[in-house]
Amino acid sequence: MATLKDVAVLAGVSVKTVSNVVNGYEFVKPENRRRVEDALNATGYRPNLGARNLRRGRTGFIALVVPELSIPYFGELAGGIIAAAAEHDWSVLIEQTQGDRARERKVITDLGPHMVDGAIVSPQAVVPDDIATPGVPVVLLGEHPLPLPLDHVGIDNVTAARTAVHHLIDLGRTRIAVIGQHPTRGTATQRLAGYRQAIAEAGLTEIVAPALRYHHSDGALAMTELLDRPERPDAVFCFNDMLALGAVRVAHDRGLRVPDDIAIAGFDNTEHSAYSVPSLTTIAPDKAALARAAVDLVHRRAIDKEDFPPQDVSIPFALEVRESTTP
Amino acid sequence: MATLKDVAVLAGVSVKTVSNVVNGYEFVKPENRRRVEDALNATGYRPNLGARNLRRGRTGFIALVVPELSIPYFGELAGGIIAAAAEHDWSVLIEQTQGDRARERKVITDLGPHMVDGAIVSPQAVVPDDIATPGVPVVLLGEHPLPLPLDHVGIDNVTAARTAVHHLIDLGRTRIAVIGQHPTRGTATQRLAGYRQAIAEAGLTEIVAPALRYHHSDGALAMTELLDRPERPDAVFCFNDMLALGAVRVAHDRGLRVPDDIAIAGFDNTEHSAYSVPSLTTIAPDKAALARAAVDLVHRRAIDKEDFPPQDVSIPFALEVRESTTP
DNA sequence: AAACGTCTTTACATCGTTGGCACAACGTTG
DNA sequence: CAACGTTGTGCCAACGATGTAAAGACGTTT
Repeated sequence: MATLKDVAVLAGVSVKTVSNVVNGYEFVKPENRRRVEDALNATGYRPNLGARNLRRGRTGFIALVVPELSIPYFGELAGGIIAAAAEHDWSVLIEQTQGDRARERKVITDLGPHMVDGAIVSPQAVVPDDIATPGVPVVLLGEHPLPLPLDHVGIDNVTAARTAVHHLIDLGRTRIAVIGQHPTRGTATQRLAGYRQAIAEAGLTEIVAPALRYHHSDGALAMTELLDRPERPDAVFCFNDMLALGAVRVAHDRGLRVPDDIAIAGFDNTEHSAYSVPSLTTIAPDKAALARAAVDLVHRRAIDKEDFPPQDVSIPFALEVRESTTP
Repeated sequence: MATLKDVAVLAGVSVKTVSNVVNGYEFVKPENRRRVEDALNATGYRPNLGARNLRRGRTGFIALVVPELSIPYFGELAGGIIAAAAEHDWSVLIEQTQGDRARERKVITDLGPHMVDGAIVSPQAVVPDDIATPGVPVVLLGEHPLPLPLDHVGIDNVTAARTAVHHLIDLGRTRIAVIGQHPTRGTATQRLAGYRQAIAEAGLTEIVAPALRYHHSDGALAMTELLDRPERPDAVFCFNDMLALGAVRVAHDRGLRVPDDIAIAGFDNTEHSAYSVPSLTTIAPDKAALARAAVDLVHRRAIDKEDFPPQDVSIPFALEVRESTTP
């Protein structure tokens, strides 16, 4: 692979002149510029990014830390982040934590300032101590362990959950259950709070089912348990779409009609939710805006070296009403 | 951020000795080792990977190039690759091409040998010329532009498609359509070939519908068009699960029962297919094996510097029979 | 023609790390 | 006690790029 030196020898100029051409420096004699460009083409020169970044003090990478890429929400999110990062000439390095606190912590620590210019983290179980001094700008997504002086981008989970549950209440449902309670996930806590507010406001009683991970099978399990209770719920709000679709599936297997016998709503508006049978009512965060906001924040801190107090950016969301709650 | 030099000063030894400790060199006086380790802890030293890799000639990254991470199949695949790469101390850099040939080409060219140690590419539209001399080991997934001397890992798409279609034939269906024909996607070509073989073997007539991208909406569109034809199909084989679920949705909207009126099968066995209503019969490639095989091949070439003729690794698959084809 | 200012190019140091090698320290051996 | 092998350590160069600053080229002004 050709280096600057090779090109310089071929063009008969110094290494620095080649570097100047490559970097678009203005004052290069046209004659030399041409010869250098010819040599660049002839050798097929590509800058060694490692060396360049070593010198420049930036790496050209940002890290995206998510629990699991196989969860469609995170796949869609990652896609948006990669696209937004590309506009800043950043490549995205993705790490998976499986929602495990130890791994979240390790990844964040190892990120050191040498590997990436910044990081976007979708935390599930980290506690403030874990992210104490990351060394590079870190933006948190979705959840925000409160006492932490880090930027945060997300939707208002409490309000979103309340909105969804109010929608179910407006349908006239009275036994409204929730699926997704979780001991450590921050978003779960917030969504549960929103659910509780709405239920309290309507004077109903809470029906809470936990979920360990947030896959279909967890939703199915929780739904089975709910339907086995003496007082069957007539509506269920799930903390993500996969839980909801797992629940729909179980309702269907039990011979219950959705939404007539039981209305079901999800969260995230993943692509499947619009095409499932029945299609799924869900909270739709503006994922593109989320990705852009997160990348921009990292960029301002990491590259523009701006210094400003920790931001808390709230991204708009919408309630997408579909068949699973429309009798 | 602490460097080797800082640690060396603190420990009162030379930079090289610290380097030796960090790299587990055997012959270091216990006394010095202890002091260095203390200094390492005190400073919270992290190696500068850029510098290390510049020196060592490897980067610690591999690239994964996929069309879109928001497609669940690629999300699941990426998850597997990241996990497999982690076992070789590799981080994974993901680039999206949107299935666009120019971008596939650009990404592969820019990968240069400086940014990544190797690449795993899931091509959609590249032609052999584009990947002529990648400079780093490249493993192709799924599709293999034939005259190319590159490693390839994938399932036997022709046989898989034939298997799926035979399954539909065994159900007694006679008007079996296919959704997903595409002018440039290699896997589409192969799956279509498998479909054609099966149809020919059974003496039936081909019913072919194209798809531009492979999202739900494309499946829905194609299905609508198929159902508008005078002779309605009684079975449809789709080139991925999203197409199939889009098709299921349209069938449902038309008041057709799946599978009684029309059987539908997909491809990829993404997590949703097991929980949709009806659950989806699909071809299930062993994704974990696929990821492992691809990463191992890159590793053998990039790190072990093995030299061997281009491999063509065939990964097993299974036909997952579910409700959408079980009356 | 000397002095000056503007362009243009180059030599050199540097980023943080590791390989190669020389040398120092040490205990063994003849 | 000289020669030796084994350990342990440090110096230097190098990876490929870029910032600095100084030197060279050239035309213009006095």
